[in-house]
Amino acid sequence: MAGAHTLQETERQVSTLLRGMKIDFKAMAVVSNLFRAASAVRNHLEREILSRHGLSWTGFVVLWVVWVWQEIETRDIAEEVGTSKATLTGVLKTLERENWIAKRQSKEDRRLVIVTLTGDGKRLMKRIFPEFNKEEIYLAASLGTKERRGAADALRKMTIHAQNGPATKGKKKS
Amino acid sequence: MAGAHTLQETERQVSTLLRGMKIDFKAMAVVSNLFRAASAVRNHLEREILSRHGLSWTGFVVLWVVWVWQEIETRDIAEEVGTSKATLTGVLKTLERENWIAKRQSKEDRRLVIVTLTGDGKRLMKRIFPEFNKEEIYLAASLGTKERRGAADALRKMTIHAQNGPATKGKKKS
DNA sequence: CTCCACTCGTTAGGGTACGAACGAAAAGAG
DNA sequence: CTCTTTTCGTTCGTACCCTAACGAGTGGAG
Repeated sequence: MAGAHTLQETERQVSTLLRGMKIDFKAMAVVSNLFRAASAVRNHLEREILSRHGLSWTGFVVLWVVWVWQEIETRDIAEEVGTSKATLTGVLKTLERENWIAKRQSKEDRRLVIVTLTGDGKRLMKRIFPEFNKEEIYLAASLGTKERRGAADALRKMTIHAQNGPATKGKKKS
Repeated sequence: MAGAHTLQETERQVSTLLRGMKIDFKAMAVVSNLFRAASAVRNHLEREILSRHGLSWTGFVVLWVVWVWQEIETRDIAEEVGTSKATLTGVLKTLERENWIAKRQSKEDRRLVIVTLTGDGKRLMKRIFPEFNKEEIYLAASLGTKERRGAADALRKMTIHAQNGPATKGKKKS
C-alpha cells in the first residue's frame, strides 16, 4: 500500500523529469505521509466501527459535534466539521432520516436552524464513542509517549500554518 | 476554524457525557489533529494551486502517479492513490476528457488497461509540480528540521499500524 | 418606512467516493 | 478440451463534497 516505488526511486524519477528545478523531497515526504496516514486511519475507523452502524465518517463527526455542543446552529457545525454548508445540508438530511438528529428554527433569528440529538442519537453516540476511542488508542499506540505529543504538536502547527494563507502572496483571512 | 470549544472544554463535556467510561484524550487529540491537518493542508493546496488549473485533489494525485511511473495499470494506480477501482474509473474519465491521460488495452492480458500521460498532461505536471512543491515547502516550514523528520516518521508508523487490522480482533491482511 | 447590503440554509449541477454486481478474459482443475 | 474460479475494469445506486445561484430573513442608511 505504501507504493512499489521507494522514495529514492521517486526522487530520481522526479529529478529527471524536472531537470534543473529544485525540489524539496523532505517537504514532499511530510505532506505525502500526512495524507497516507489520514486516509489509512479513516479507512480503518470506517471499517472497524462506523460501517457496522451504517454511519459515514462525516456523519459521525457531525454527530460528535452536536453531541458535545448539545445544541448548535448549522453554520457552526459546518465550521467545526470543516465542510461547506451545502454538504452539511445533505448529511443532516441523512442523519435526520435515521432519526439521530432533529432540526428546529431559531426564534430570535428565523434564518437559523438549530440542531440537537434525539434519544436514539444520544444512545448511538454513547455506545459508539467508547469503541471509537478504543481504536484511537490502538492507532496512537504505534507511537511512544514523547512521539505522540510531538506528532500532535506538529500537526497542530501545520494546521494553523495552512490556514494562514499561501506561500506566494500575503492574503489575509477575515 | 479550530473550533470555538477548546480541548479542555471538550474534555470536560465528554467526561460528563461518558461518566465512568475511560477515555484516552491524548489518543483522541492525535487522531483529531491528524484530520484537521490533512483537511487544512488539502484545502490550502486545492485553493492555491489545483483549482486554478481545473484539477481536483484526486485528479492531481493520479496524474502524479502516472507521471512518475510513465506507464501503469489502473489497478496499480488505485492501489497507489488509495481509492477504489470504481472511483478511479470516474476520475480517469475526467482526466481523459481534458486530454491529460490516454488509456490503452494491454496485449499480454486483454483485461488490463494501461494509462500514460499525453503531451498536454506532461506539460501540465511540469508546470504544476514545482508550484505544488513550493507550497509543500511553505507548509513544512512551520516545523523545525528535527520536528519535520519526527512527524514524517510518526505518520508513517501510524499508516502501517492502521493497515494492520483492528484493535480488538486479530485479523490478517493478504 | 423604504431601500440595500448582508447572512442564513437550501438547491442545482457536476465531480469524487464506496460496495456490490456485471461481462470479459485468464488461469487452474480434471 | 471443458468446467470452475479468479481477476480485470466498468456500471449501478447511493452518499458525500464543492461552487454558484437562490429565496427568505435581518439590519443598517437615509
